[in-house]
Order: sequence, then structure tokens, then C-alpha cells
Amino acid sequence: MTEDDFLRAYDPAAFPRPALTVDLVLMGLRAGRPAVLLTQRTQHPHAGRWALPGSFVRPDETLDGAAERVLREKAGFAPAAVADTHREQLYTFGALDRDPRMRIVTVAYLALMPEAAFARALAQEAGLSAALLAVPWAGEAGGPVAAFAAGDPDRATPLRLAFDHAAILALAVQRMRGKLDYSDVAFALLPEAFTLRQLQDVHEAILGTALNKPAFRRRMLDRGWLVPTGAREAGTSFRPAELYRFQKPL
Amino acid sequence: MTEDDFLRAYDPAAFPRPALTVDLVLMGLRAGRPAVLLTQRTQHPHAGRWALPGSFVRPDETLDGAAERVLREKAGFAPAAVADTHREQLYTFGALDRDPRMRIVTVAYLALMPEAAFARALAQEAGLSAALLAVPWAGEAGGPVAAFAAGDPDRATPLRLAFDHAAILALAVQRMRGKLDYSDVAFALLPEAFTLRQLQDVHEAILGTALNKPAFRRRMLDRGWLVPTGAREAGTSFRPAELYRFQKPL
DNA sequence: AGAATAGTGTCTTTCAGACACTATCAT
DNA sequence: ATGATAGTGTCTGAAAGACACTATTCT
Repeated sequence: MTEDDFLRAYDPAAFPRPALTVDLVLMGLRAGRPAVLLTQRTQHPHAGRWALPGSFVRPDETLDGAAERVLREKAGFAPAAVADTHREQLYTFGALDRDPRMRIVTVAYLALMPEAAFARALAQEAGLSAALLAVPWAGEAGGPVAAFAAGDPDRATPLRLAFDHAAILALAVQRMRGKLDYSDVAFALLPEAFTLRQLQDVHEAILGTALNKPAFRRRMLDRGWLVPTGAREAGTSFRPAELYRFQKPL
Repeated sequence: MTEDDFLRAYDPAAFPRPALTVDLVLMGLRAGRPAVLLTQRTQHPHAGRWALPGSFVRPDETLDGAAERVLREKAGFAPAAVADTHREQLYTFGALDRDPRMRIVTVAYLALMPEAAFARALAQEAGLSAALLAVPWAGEAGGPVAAFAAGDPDRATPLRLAFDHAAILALAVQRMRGKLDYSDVAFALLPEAFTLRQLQDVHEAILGTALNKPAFRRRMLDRGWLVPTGAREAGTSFRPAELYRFQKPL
């Protein structure tokens, strides 16, 4: 039986279909450290646990479109701000029991936003909370990523995430690790103008390792993606660092 | 409105859902060159074009499970052979008009099989055909990947693929390029025992570039994944090469 | 002046590319 | 011996890690 035979014999409404959702890992910086937007569930299942914002995929919208809508509706982003965020599809999760209510397949997205937009979303939407990420390095497998409440800076008790959202979060960090070196994901988290130290801090936080300063500076400057603004960091009690802009050549 | 409120108010059957399928890029080697299994469509839409094997996702099976089932049902793989293939999820495609009949979201999978299993699938299943891949290197974007019929070794006329399957194929090759250096994908295409030249040929075919022989040998041997079998290649009219096995240390 | 961090010079090691060379097998 | 490919030795250059150093700003 060919695929076409199969499709012709198939009544679109005859068989039940899995439901389809998108879930978003909305990453930003809180005080220079990577953080993720979460909502605390108030009802069953998994009441009290923290979950990634998400939504069902409507028949008349693309997956990317659904992810954008979640960004607008759940994170309170203005359409202009939505356009500024880096968005990419991560992976599709389809375990049978990932949601106890019914069969739901979810397409996970990673969205990166600069510090200011992240803070604005947090302030505007009452249901949202930021969770700091601890990113222990455990080999290429991309070990367990723990999320901690903003009110728990000592990282005493990791948050319990709903559904398979811990796995989604771990994959998001793993993806960022892999792309850090050759893509612009780190810059998507930083403000328009930033210092090399801030850039290195972001890299170190995501990789979970310390990096060599001279080598890091060389790599970044030799790449040719950084344009000196001429301006300096303000508000320090020591020598202020040069501010750079990110600009991919032509 | 929280996510839970939304879900509770949501009648699972009230809104139409996109249909969900899996499509498989089944890659193997034909005469040492990368090739892909395709079926020629006999009916509308896209009659005459070539398509990747795929199937709808049943409510009681996972995405990985659906991919495995396609491998068994469409490619005629015995359950034991299915276990031997490297399988990984590629990406989920959800454009609104990707299928003219109805809204179908598809989860694309990449499956790699050794040369013998590939040939067996081709011989057993009447509807299947192998398409050779031409992999021009066009920067990191992973340029257009062309597929050619097995009966067209001069690569005169590229095959026209149905739906968005050309994009899926291009992504599969792009993914393989990215993973070639640090993963075992190349070995998944080779037989149990192989020469370093065969391994280099696979790398070069997928990357679309020539590689430096001494450097390639050094990299591969220093990695420690190759175990010399002691045996030599047979049937050559010149010095036979050493055969290696792939074995990841502990 | 002192503290604190920004930013650099340089040595060493590692590794890829290049190229020429030697080794080995079938005929 | 010849042809053809397997496999190696070695030089060079690019780039990362390590470490010590200088530079600059604020208080």
C-alpha cells in the first residue's frame, strides 16, 4: 500500500488525533545570570508546580505563529518586541503520558530576549515569574538543569517543574551550549551595548565553566562581529570597560 | 488566564486539530555514495513526484514509535534490523499549505542504516527506490540538496520531490554535516568492518568537500573510536587497506 | 596612593593543512 | 618491475590555554 493509497483511504475525521501544543522556553538575564519565565500552576494536574508558557496550535496558524502568539498573549510582548526576540524550534516531545489529561504532543521553542524586554514581561504579567538557571556541566549529555526561584538566590531548593518541562529546559540549555560558539544566541540575551566581560559571563553561565579571558577576547574580537561604540560602561567604582555592539558583517 | 484555566475551559473535541504525521529520511549507501529511500507518488496531489515514506501518528504511539513503525511497514525492516538503525528526530514542519489536502504537521526523522540493510529494503519493497544525493557545499546554510534517480548516474535531471520534502532532505544533510565530527553518524552508514578510505569517502560525500588524508586519519585514530580488526580489505588489485571496527570506549 | 578591574604580550601546546615520502599488494 | 593505493614523517601556521604584566578609572 503506497502512502497515497493510505491517505485516500484515510478519513481525516475517522481516527482520533493527538492534540498539538507549543511550549516556550523564554530565556533572558536577571542580574546578568540566565533566567527563564515560568508560570505556577494553580490546578490539577501538577498543581503548585512551575510550567513553561504554552498554548494549543490552532488549525489556521503555523507552529512559529503559535509560538509568536504565546509570546504576545502570555508574556505580554508588544508585536514590535516579538520581532526582536530570537526564536527557534527546539524539539517535539511526544511521550504518551507526558500530560495525564490526554495525548498531547508539544513542539518546544526557545526564545531569547534582551534583559530589558525580559524585565518588562515580568513586570507586566502577573502570572509570570522568573527562575534562575543553574547549569552544571555534566559532559556532552548536558546534565540536569536546575531552576531556582528568584527569591532563592542561595539555590537551596530547586523548583519542581510540571510535565516534562524539566527535560525541555535541559534541552534548551544544551542547544544553547552547542550554538554558543558559532551563532549569535549570546548576543540575543544582551542589551544593545555590552562589555566583553558581560559577554563572557553569559558564555560561562550557559556553559557552566570558567573561560580563559585573553583567549575569549581574542576569539570574539577576531570574529569581527563586535563593533566598539567608543562609549564606556558607567557606574563602576573602577576602570570602566569599553562597550561594544553586535553586528554581523554584511 | 493561566494555562490551566485555558485547558480546563478547553473542550478537547471542540476545536479542529492539525493532523500529525512522521516522515522519514532513510539514508544509506549505494556504491559508497549517500542515498535516500523514496516512493514515487502515483496519485494527486504531486502525482509522479518522489516522496519520503511517512505515516500518520496514532494516538497510542509515541513519535519515535511511529517512526519505527514506518521503518517496519514501509521499508520492510525486520524488528531486529529496526533496532540496528540510528534514528533521531530532525525538525517539525508546520507550514499551513505544505499539504494541499488538509492541515498536516509532520515530524521529520532521520534514520541511518548500513549498506546491507539499505540494499535489502530496496530489494524487498516494490514501491521503494533509492535516490543518490548530490551535496553541494554552499556555506553553513547547507545549500540545496539534489536527489537523483539511481538510473541517472550522470546526475542530469534532479528529482522533483513532493510537498516540502526537499526542505526536509536538505535539513537532514545539514544535520549530518553538523554532527559528523563529534558523533557516530558516519559509522551508522558503514558496514561492521570498513577502511579509513571508506570512512573518509562518506565524510567527503556528506560535507561536499575534499578532506586532507593524513589529517583525517590522525583525527579518526586519535579519537580512539576505531579498533583495528587485523583483517584486510579483499578484492582489490592493489595494496588492501586495514579494516576497522567502530567501538566507542566504555 | 590604593583598590579593583580592563586590557595586553608572550610562551607553550595542540592540532589541522600541505606535501613528499615510504610501504605493500596484485598483476 | 609496474601500477596503484595504503599509510607515515615532518614542516608550517593558526589558534587556545596559561600567566604575568601594564593601563585606567574611581574613591
